[in-house]
Amino acid sequence: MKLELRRPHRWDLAPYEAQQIQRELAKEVVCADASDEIHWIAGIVIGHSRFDDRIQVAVALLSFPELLLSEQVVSEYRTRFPFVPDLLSFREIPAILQALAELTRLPDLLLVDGPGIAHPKGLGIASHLGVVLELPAIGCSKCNTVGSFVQPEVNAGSITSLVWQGEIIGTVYRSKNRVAPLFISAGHRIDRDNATRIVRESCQGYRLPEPIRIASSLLNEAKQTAREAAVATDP
DNA sequence: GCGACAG
DNA sequence: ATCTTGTCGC
Repeated sequence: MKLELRRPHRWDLAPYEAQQIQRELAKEVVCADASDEIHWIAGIVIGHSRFDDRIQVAVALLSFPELLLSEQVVSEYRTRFPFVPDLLSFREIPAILQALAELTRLPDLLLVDGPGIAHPKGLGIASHLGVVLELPAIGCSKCNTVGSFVQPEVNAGSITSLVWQGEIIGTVYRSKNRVAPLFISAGHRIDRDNATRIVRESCQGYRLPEPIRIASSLLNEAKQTAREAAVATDP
């Protein structure tokens, strides 16, 4: 499937160019619910390393609210953008676009393993992707990147607010009893309450919401087989 | 036994 | 940050 980008983009950016683009894109993030009907959610997980220019991406396309797996993609991309704090999304974006292009249908919502607006510059990977593709997006991270919060109660379903610079930028959500909470923030074209609700409705007794959980295991599987192949050729 | 998580 | 392995709690 051919992806429609909101405007022409190039990816051979220098970091100073990326900073400027980041400021522009951050202004375009919409944190209101577009009320689009959500039928297909793409869970997106990115595997990246500080010292490696290979970026792996796993995408799991699930129906919603049934949460049945429809399509899956794992792909690898050689990025040209260096590892710069706060600009990680510029390293990962082209890799994700390449992976998403392999889907046969366009998702209604991107559920990304990473921050949305809960990011030092207000443009985490989920927001960046959402704006570039003009699609609703949610950031759902396993750890906090920015802001302060009080721990939600230990029972599943408890939530508290993630606050930064006097603003509520996200939700800290206990998806399962006695496990570390998730950090949910709007990515694009969604508000905090709906982002939280959709993540909640996507959790099936595991810590991670199904689309991300499945994409994570796909990524792990792919890395495992890659390692086995490497060992076989170079014992 | 499975999932979370240490480090 | 990632991956492997072991341990713990449910």
